[in-house]
Amino acid sequence: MKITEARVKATLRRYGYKLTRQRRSIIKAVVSSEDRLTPAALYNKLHQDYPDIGLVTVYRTLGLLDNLGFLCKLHTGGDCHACTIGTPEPHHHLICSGCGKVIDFFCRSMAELEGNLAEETGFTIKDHLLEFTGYCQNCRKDLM
Amino acid sequence: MKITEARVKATLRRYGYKLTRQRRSIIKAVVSSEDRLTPAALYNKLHQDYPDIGLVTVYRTLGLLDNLGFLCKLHTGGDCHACTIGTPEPHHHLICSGCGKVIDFFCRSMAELEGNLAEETGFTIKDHLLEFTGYCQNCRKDLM
DNA sequence: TATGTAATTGAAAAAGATTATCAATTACAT
DNA sequence: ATGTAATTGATAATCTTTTTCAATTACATA
Repeated sequence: MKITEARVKATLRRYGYKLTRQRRSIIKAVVSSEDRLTPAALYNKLHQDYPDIGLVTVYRTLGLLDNLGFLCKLHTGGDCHACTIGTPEPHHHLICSGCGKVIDFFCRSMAELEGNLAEETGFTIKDHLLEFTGYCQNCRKDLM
Repeated sequence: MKITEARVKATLRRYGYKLTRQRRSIIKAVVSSEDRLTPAALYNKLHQDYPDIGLVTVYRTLGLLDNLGFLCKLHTGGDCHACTIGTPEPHHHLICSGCGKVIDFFCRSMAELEGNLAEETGFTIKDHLLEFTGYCQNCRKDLM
């Protein structure tokens, strides 16, 4: 159920957005990257291959992808507004502090916990955020 | 096990930090507030009673409290760097999107989930972040 | 209680991140 | 091929956060 370049492009087209060269390059970079990407990091990466791309366009396109539900914002770690491509289905993140790799996972018991919490506190719970951080196998090796 | 003004002050003294008027007012405000506080919000709040306090001092003192382990950063919602007073013990947050109230809770099964995840992925997990958002009883009433 | 000193403060400037403005360009329906 | 509305990049504007530095202040010591 991985999100593909084609799927993102099709969605843009369906909503009447134009497929500019800049948007295509940003979509390609976001979809194919395993790492968390801040707007600035994405801009630097793209600027090598597409020297005429503007930082503003990166911000605008990320905003657009976010509105369409294609982005997952990450919060843990230094960069609070980094993001990766992501499905709209509820899921959680495992993030490597070394290389920035992000692994999605799903945990069935969250729903149960949410139910208990709502009952105990009287809250109506709308959303949640769960992120684990640590070091992947590769980066752990590098640390030794 | 709530953190008190006296405890924070004692810790500052123990580490050789001076107890200035500004620091005391910031500590008082942070400890006594139930809400999430951004640096700017805290500054505005304090500025009424202590007109000569500077925004920079608010930033500096919050940084100090953070280093000493007295702050919990919140990530969910618009303001990504809001904080509350918090214990160093691992715990999670339940945040009201209406009034900003923050409830701490602890969930034993997180350790178990962390273990499973580490085993499945080969990660060495160092930390995690769990936040639920929704509406408390009062704010839910207001929405109707 | 007075005094010396190093930590702390506030103002101003600098540095970063993000958003708004607007003329020039471009995708795409026709 | 063409017209038009969306999109873009450069620039400026806005916010947030950090640095710098002279003036002030807490507090240990006499």
